[in-house]
Formats: sequence, structure tokens, C-alpha cells
Amino acid sequence: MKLMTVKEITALEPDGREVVVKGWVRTRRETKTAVFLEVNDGSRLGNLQCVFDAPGPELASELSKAGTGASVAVEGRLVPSPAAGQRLEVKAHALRVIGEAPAESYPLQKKAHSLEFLREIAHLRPRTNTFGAVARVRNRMAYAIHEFFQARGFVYVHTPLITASDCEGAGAMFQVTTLDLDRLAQSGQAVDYTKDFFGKPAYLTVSGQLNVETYCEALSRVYTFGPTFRAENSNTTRHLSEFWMIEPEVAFAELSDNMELAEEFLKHLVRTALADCAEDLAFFDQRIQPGLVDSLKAVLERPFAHMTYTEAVALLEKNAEHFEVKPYWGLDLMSEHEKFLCEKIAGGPLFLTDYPKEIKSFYMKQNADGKTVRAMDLLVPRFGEIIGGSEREDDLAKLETRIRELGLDEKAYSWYLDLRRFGTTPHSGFGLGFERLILYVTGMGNIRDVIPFPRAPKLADF
RNA sequence: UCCCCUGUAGCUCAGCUGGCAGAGCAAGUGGCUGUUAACCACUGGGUCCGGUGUUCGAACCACCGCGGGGGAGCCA
Repeated sequence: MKLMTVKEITALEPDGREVVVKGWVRTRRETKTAVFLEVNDGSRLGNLQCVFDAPGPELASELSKAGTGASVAVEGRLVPSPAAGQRLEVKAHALRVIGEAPAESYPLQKKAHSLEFLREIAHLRPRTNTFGAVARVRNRMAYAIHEFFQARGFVYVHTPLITASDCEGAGAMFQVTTLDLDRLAQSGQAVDYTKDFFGKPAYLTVSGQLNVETYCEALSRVYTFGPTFRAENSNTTRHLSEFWMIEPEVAFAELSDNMELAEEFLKHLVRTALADCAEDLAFFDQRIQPGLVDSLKAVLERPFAHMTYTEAVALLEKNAEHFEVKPYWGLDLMSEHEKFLCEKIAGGPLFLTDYPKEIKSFYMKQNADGKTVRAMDLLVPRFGEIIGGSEREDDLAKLETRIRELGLDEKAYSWYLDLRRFGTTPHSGFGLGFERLILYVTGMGNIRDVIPFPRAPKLADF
């Protein structure tokens, strides 16, 4: 008999056909006359109820081994359920326990567990409703990202994870080396990087942007989607040392085109989640973040708000009594300011643009005022910045000046500057942290719960 | 990196002013004519995070260490 998932079986008509269900027992309930086994295989949130009527001694013995967590194969007929709660069920006549999960040692119980406890058993937590749902949403979002860009003629570019240029400038880097550090420490000698694997210091990438710009200036519409690494000692619910990032880059696009793309992109992802992950989102709405589904629907209903940094600061200054850090022009906005702007003022996603050049990266295009750059951050309620991007500086002289002003190593950027030396064009792009997107869409509160095996300072288990 | 909270049964927690270690859930057993995180009854279950100190006496107070959570900063 063809192996079918719970998702496939529960989509069938309960016409009495024979089915085989394979999965893990979520709960077993017994009455005098029947045993109910709920089987889940992760193909969907819902379980498939298998009913054993008046089991004989052999079946009863097998049933006694089918506790929570056991892997089983159930054979039976697919029939309409006579009781409320499910459309159909399996009237079972055979059971095989493939792998037992002894209750006295299996950590997951037939009850709710705290997310903190489940973090300690990251290898078993995908067997819970919450983490199964996160995994399915994460998968659908990854696919939707490719769908979105592919449908618009973007080319997926694989930027390197190891980089020997420390000019990416987006944060502290992890060093990659094959040198024997223990022996080096004992010898007391200075490190000779010409003897290292790459002949010079190498690091894990903190961003694919600079690399992907090179392909943008050849293929016009490109994006990267891959892991990035930050060695920042940040211990928060929104930061990981290893996370996935989406970075589109579009030639000939100006800041307004960039924001249009970002808005369409985020709306596409939210729309897809609502349409294709409805069962999982309903679960998150009920158990994790009440009001989630409505707030996501609201995102689709109207255009995102726009405001310049200068306008935002003026507004914040008028409400200065709300803030611990008093706002002024030139301040890199605190999260309390960002939350105020998108939650209290915009009441939804908000683009902030044209920041002071001093608080933004060297590669952002300077405005005619000489003070601001064509940067944009997309702020969303609940956690602030979700997307950061800009139009890039396409003028060689201005870019060189900026690099010098900031005391950066000009030589390290020579290949990047070549893009402006030869056939330069306006171009724009942005970065979206994949895990932050998953937080946003699922309503989960801690970024360590939306990636299978989180890496953070002092945390690299499993 | 800084600030705050926290660590007691498998899980979630209570434990008052320092005086015999508790509950709910989970598990086991029995009951129950189809259950929905079933229900009812009973039973078993403890290195009170570790160390040191104060005290007649420490889960409780003090100090040191380790673990967990939240917030801030950095950012995506």
C-alpha cells in the first residue's frame, strides 16, 4: 500500500478505504470499549485519530507500548468520525509499534511544556505542535522568497560564506583558521598568516551585499539568500550569531523603487503565510500571539506609511516626555523611538528614510543636502526594524571620499570601487533577516525558537 | 557588554518571620458504553543548582560560582 502522510490522508474522503498511517503517537486515550490513538507525522498540525474497538489481548499488548512519542504503523479503514472534533478517523485493525518511547525517560509529555524547557531538548522539540508549526512556516517562507524573486526575473546568486576581506563592515566577524592555536600559544611567536589556509586572515561573512552588488552590476536583478555570521556579544530575543539573510539588489533602481519592492515582498510573504499556513497560523493565534492573524491581514490592506528621518525626529521631539533617551536630530533612533513611530503614529509598517550619513554605512548614496543619505528602514509593530536598505552611492569620487573620511582601508575596497569605475549605475537593495521574518509571521517571541539549532554567545549545542 | 528577575518532583510552580518537603499536570494501577491536552479514584516519585559561611536549626539569610529568563545597546 502506498505510503501516505497524515496531511494526504486527512484530505481524502472517508469512504472506508484501507490506509496505513505511520507517525508518532501524540496521545493515547482509553475507555472501557475503545482505545484512541492520535498519530502525527509533522505533515500538518492536526493529528489523525485511530480508533481500536474492543482490542483483543495481542492488540492490547501492542497498544500498551504505544505511549506518547512512540513511532507506530496503523492499518485500518478511513471512515467518517461519529463524534465531534474531527471529520474522519481510522477504524484500526492492526498496530505495529516501530519504536517505543518509554514514559519514564522520554522528555516530552502529553502536556504543554515551556519554550525554555524545549530549548534544552532542541533535538526533540520539532515533535511538538509549536515547533512543527514553526518548521512548516519557515519552509513555506523560504520557498515563497524564491517564488517572489524568480517571478520577477531575479537571479539567485550564491555569495561566499568565507571572506578574506574584512570590509563588509556589518559587525564583528568570526575568524576562520587552520592554524594550530594551542601550539601557537605555547610557542609565544607572532601569528604568521601567510602560513594560514588562505595565506591571510579569513572570516565568516557578515553580509553578502558587497559581493552581490557585483552581480547586480551585470545581471541587473539579483538576490542572495543564505547564512550569515555575527560575532557580536548580543544576548537578546532578536539576535543570533548564525542567521539567514535575504538581500536583493536591483540595478537602475532608486530608493523609491527599493521601497516598493520591499513592500511588495513583505506583503507577498504575509499573504502566502495566511493562505498556505492557515492551520499553523491559527494555532499561533490561539496559543502564542492572540490577534496575530488579524494583524497580518491588516498589513495587506493598505500601503505602508512613509516618513523621513527628519520628520520623524520632529515628531519624536514633540513627544519627548515618552522617552528615556530624548530625541534630537542626529541621534541613531532607539527601539523605544522606533516602536513609538510604527505603533503609535503609523499604526502599522512604516518606512523611515533619509537618515543622517553619520549613523549609516559608507556605501549609501548621499543626498544633495550633504547631510543625509538615501537609506530606508522598514519598522513594524512588535519589534521595530525588520528591513534595512538603501540606494547605493554610484559616484566614484563621493564613495572614495566617504571611505577616506571614515578611515577605512581603501585598498580593501578596490574591487568594490571598480563597480563605480566601470559602467556605474544607480542601484539599490535591502536586507531582511529571515528569522525576524519568521518571528513576525508566527508571533513567536524569541528568535532562538524559530531556527532549529540556534547559535548565540555561549550557545552552540546540538 | 550593562541592568533586572530566576533556579524546589519528569514538567509548571507554591513554600509566610529560618522550625517535619507541597500542589497541579505527567507517569503507574483500577474504574468508566466514543474519547478530544478525556474524566473519577488511588499509588509511586526530591542531591530544594553547586560550594562556603551565619545559626541550636537553612529550600529560605550572606558571599562566591554555574545555569535559565527578560530588558538595553549593537544590528538583520
